[in-house]
Amino acid sequence: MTMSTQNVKLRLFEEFARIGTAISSPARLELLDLLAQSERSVDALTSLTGLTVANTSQHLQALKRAGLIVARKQGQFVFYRLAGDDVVRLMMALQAVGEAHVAEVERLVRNYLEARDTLEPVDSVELSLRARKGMVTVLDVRPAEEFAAGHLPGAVNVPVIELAKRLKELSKTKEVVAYCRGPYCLMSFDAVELLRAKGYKARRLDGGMPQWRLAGLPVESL
Amino acid sequence: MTMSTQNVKLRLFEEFARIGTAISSPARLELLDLLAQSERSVDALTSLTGLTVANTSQHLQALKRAGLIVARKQGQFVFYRLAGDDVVRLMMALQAVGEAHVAEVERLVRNYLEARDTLEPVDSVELSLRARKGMVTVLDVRPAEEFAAGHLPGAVNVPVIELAKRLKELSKTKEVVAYCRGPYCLMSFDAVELLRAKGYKARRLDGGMPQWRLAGLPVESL
DNA sequence: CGTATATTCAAGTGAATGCTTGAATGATAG
DNA sequence: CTATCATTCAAGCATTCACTTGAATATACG
Repeated sequence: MTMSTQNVKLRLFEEFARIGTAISSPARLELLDLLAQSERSVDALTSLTGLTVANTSQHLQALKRAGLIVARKQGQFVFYRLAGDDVVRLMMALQAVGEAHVAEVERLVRNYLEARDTLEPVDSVELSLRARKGMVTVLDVRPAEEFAAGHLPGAVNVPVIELAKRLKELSKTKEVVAYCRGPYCLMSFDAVELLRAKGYKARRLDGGMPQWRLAGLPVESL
Repeated sequence: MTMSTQNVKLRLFEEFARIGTAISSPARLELLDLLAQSERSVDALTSLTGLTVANTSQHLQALKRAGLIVARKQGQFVFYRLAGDDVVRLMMALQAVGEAHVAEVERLVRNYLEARDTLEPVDSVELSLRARKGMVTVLDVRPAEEFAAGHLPGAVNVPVIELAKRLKELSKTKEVVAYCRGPYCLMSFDAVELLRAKGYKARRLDGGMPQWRLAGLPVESL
């Protein structure tokens, strides 16, 4: 009995380590980050990450083997998505540890993110309430295809690359709350910076799509 | 700006991946699991895990480099401990994903753990209340040294190996709640099984020391 | 049926990892 | 000072991993 107890323990650690291995590669973390927003095909992920097709496919299979993502085949495409909310929680726990303890991350975050956002970001629940009352413009600055796959209710989509040209679509009187992929996605920082420079009242949403979903708030898609 | 944005993102993923690498080895996960209970010396960890000294030391250094644990030198000993509560949260998130998605873990857990505990385990908060009123005997079945390093307030320490011989120390009228290292530590299962066979009213605590600490409940040490 | 597209498979290469062994540091006790 | 114990360092070996390249499946479309 004690021997089998020992064995079980060892095998449990081996199983957990398998998941650890899955999140031990920057490429796979980027894939998970993209999948945290919406289901995506191998092809889409390939172009978003810049990896080769074969490499992307192999990483995805590694993630699937670890139980972090699941695949769905539709026609000639294979769509991958996160296996569940606990995967998002795992990634957030990973990021929390990174932020708290790894000096390098702390430096990067401070220099590039926090220094660029002087105003407090808006939190999911608060935004949800104010958006429903029409008090703010919710601005999704991700590319159109990501917007189409799922976005905050009532959000306006102006990809950050087109923002400068399409400023007139936004009201100058209502506050604009911009969001993108998540806390480490920089597009919303760029957007808020630009909007403020042009005289808009703009803030960032704390977090992004994955956090919004995790808070149990509704998501619209086209 | 876009180029630097891209760079930052890549480096952030690299940093997070470094933490993933740290939790990608069964040996290191076992070390973390042990450290989640109390600070421990390299020597203590060596004998608890059965690894060689040099190997243990190297794994510990890997964990330190990743920011998951910190070292404190006292005399000729080096004591390691978890860097913070978020590390416990990371491990719990890892285990949650494992339980939810990895078929193998599910099988192991079902066969060896759940099947062995027919009664619901007691939850931390509930136990804390009932223990303060003297309604239950709190039984710590870990080895004496681990008990000494920190245990639940008022707990009685009877290591599981000695339990059969020391049954008379326990009251048959009060309910006994046994606990050990954590949800994947099997000692408390063994203890409850034995106690019930001998006619005691016995249950397990849901979780173990790490979960107790994380709930913000008090810990006693000698 | 044949061609194009999406994905996966298979083999090969350079780098990183896990563990071992034996020696080197550092601190304590006699 | 010397002996001893805890820990770390360094070198070496087998294994695993990330990525590439080129070919194989599989599905859709004309």
